[in-house]
Amino acid sequence: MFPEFKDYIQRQANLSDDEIELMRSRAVEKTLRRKEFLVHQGDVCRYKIFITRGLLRTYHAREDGSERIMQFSPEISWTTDPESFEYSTPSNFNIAALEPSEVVLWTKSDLRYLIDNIPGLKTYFDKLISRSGHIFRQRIFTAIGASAEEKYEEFVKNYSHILTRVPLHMVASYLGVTRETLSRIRHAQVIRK
Amino acid sequence: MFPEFKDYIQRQANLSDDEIELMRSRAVEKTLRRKEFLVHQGDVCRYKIFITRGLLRTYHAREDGSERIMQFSPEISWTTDPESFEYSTPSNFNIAALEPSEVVLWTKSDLRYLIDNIPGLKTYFDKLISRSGHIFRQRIFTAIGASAEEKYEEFVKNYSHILTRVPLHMVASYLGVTRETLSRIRHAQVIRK
DNA sequence: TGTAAGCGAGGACATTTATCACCGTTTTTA
DNA sequence: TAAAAACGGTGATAAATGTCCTCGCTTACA
Repeated sequence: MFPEFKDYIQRQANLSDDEIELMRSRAVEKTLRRKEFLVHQGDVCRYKIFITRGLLRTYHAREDGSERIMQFSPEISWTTDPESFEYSTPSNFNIAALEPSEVVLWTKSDLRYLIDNIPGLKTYFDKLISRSGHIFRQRIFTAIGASAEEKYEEFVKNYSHILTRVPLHMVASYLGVTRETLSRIRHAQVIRK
Repeated sequence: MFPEFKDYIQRQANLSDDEIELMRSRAVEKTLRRKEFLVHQGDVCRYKIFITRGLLRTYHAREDGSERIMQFSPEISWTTDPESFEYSTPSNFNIAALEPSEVVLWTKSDLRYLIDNIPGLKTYFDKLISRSGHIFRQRIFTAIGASAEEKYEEFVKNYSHILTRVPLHMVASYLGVTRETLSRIRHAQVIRK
């Protein structure tokens, strides 16, 4: 698990061997079974999570059983609940594995220490945050102005690698439509073709 | 205009007089008439904008005349199109004044210089970005899972100070519903009360 | 200061999307 | 490996929301 992270971070940030070793010394590796939770709604999310293998999702479950999926996190990406992680408040979200997964974890205090002592890591996270801001804005733009079909096409365009790995009702929950609507959109597209 | 900014930034970041003076030396002040544009769709957004007085909005206009409002920016807040500003690419958005406004502007290179030379400013922007990320996530959460009425109530809760200053059809464009729907929601609430 | 534009409301109707119920198939898991 | 759960689809119907229109009233501005 850490080796995969090391390969990735060496390509993305210019870290010395010592710096990588420092990151390793604070990292915790964890294997997740399918459907296993890393964070439960109501818990504090104590880790920043790097996924080295598998696929996670971050979602809110309502009383009535319906879900809102905020994020899919495949291998070679990060996730956490930023508010819960930063302020140690109960999270509104579950983070759970959709596939058998492997992750690397850092606590808030360890991550703070690493960022404060590894300038290249700070630069790397700054870039990452900038990119994720862009993704947020695009998603808002689509969510407030696009039809269900346009939202789906946007998803296909941006996340074709995820589309093939998750059930359609979860794609629907991510888009904010019902699974029936999504099913009909797909049907209509097949017919039109 | 700069004096208002100075008051604000001194309270938010611990900047020395020299640092403030450095910011001033790179700042451009600008007065905007109602309806005046600071950025047009298709232009590059060359400035990071601090509003000292008035109210701006950032929005995308479609061919058919409909609009999607991404953000309202009242006095004592920042705005820009982050992608256009960072990468000097054409913006998808207009930024225009809804009220007579006063703003302070910095170009990308000047802002980079200031952030690189004023540590407290970097810290301040990090906090700002963290907060705006939280707002983005909340907005996505509402957009994908709430009814039109819930979206409106959320807006009232978070932005009551803006609600009173913008026409309702713009609130509707921000929420991603039609002005008629918003009008009916408000009517229904009056009746229920 | 008068004229045009903007604004908020609301009626009639169309469209989109959600809800509910059910089915056959595949996948999971005990 | 058999039972249970998950999955994708679809029809009938309901609800939410959008579209198009008209109408007073207010506001902006030339």
